[in-house]
Amino acid sequence: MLKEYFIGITKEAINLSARAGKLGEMKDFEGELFCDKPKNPDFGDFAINISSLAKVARIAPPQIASAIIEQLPENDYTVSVAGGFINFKLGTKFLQNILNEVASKGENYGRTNLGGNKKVNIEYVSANPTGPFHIGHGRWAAVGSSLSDALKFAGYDVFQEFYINDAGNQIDKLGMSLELRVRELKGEKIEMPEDSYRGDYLIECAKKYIEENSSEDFSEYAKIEMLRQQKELLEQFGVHFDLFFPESDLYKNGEVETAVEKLAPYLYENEGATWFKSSEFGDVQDRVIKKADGANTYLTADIAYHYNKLKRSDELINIWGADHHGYIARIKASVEALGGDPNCVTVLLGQLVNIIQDGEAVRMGKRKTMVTLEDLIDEVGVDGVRYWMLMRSIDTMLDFDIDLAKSQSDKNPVFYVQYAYARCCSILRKAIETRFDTVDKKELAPFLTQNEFEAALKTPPTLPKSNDVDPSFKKLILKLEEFNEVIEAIARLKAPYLLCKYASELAGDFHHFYNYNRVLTEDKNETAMRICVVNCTKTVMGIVLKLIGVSAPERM
RNA sequence: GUCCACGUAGUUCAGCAGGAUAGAACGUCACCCUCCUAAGGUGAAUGUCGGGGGUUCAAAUCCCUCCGUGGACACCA
Repeated sequence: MLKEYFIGITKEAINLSARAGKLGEMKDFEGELFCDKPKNPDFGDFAINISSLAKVARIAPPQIASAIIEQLPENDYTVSVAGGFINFKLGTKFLQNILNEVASKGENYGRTNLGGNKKVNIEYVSANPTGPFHIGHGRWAAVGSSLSDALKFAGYDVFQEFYINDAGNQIDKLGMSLELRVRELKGEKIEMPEDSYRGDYLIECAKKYIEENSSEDFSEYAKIEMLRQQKELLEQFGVHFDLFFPESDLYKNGEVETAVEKLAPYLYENEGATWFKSSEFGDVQDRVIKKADGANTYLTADIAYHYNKLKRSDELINIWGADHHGYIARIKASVEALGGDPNCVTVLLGQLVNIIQDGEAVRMGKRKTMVTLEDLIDEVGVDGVRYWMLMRSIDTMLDFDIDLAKSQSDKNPVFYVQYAYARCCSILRKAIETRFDTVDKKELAPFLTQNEFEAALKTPPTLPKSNDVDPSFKKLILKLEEFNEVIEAIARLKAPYLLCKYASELAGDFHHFYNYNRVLTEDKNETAMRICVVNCTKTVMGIVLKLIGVSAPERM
């Protein structure tokens, strides 16, 4: 990465000048330097602020900066000092190297080994198999899926998992609800109780049950049917899990029992229930593991589940809704009590999704008719929903304006980035197409022959001198280079929304470039040079769109 | 009451491992297609970065406090 390069040579230069006694009282440099891209391009392409050295050196920042730049190695850049800033302006050699790298690495451009093959288990969605997904599940599906793909790209060994809560009493309720619907369809007059699942989807399920003349247990039948529908929708949404882990398996395999036994030193009885001393491990209070009626709580199986996951992973990531925030401490407590490292568990708490309808926020769950994820995808399309759900940091509440998504779907930000990709494709197509004279309709040779075209894609022709490079051209190339940083930042911050941010910036820089530089001209060398940049943009945008989980259309 | 997240332009948000004049999109206004897709670009207007303290050469960014919004505080899952 270029930032790292400039930090490296600057550190080296600091040490050289310090040893030469040019940096006042400073002897050895300790600490960190940060390299930024100045907002104002007149300053340069990269900048390092060395003001923090003034305290140790006890001389003014500009003086320090001037001493440092004398020790910088020769390369194709120019350096200037402004206050405490050392500004670097790149020559074309750097730009050329960037293009070479994108061209040679292709769809692997930006891939790193940062993760060192660390085994990361990422669990998300994990909805109850008691009904269709709602809009909120869509957010975790999009975020989890893109984060997984980005982490793979950053060199992690990622395993995506969906936990099926199929062992609690809500499954009994589901079965009871289905049974009532079946009896209703057979002509019986029934009343759906308060605590039953009253959504219409169970009527459909009941019809199927009757059609198939099934005699299966109602709970089992409904569960399998709901799960089948959920898996189908996830597939349609482009979300792929490596494993659907049923909670009931933990009981079948005796893993819940084993976990409880291992937890024994921290268990006690009170008022007929069994409690886990989670407060000893930082939780605000102790938690019930076995209720007075003898049944386990949801937590009990979840403890066993995390124990199971930890045995086969180096790190666990859970994506949960903000309403589960109180749950983190008890899970981490159990991990520690079972001898694991609670720091291996990262919980990403995502704020909930608000539905905006008729210009008003409707809190989820308070609606009379729930908007399902499936409905939303039908209305807006997979691309729109995935982009929209991923676009914002999970720390902020997401307002999903249904009317806006429906009525102004062409205003959807995903079009902006897809359009940039389509534009690239279009230019590349046109470069080798036969042309016709606009006046006399005579056939003209393509801008580039097939050979010239392929050569341009492989290696960029020599770029003009730095001063003659169009600013928008340079900015675009530097944005391509920035992709490396974006991948690194996503892995570090576990913030996949940065993909959307980058995609939109890259698209912006490309559209800007497009408006200032005619790509296809009679000047073959210039055409080849620009074709190369267009192709590199297409490559990088293609990678990003794939990670975001939306399509990369060649035409729009 | 305790815990978590958030509060930046009319609106939705970015920026927050402190740094050079606080950015984008949408909306408003004015421009740019004889030629590669105008689903695009350029320019203009709009800000007490919730209030108040503090740390620092430097604070939207870090700390404290107050206010506001959403969420969580089960022998539910």
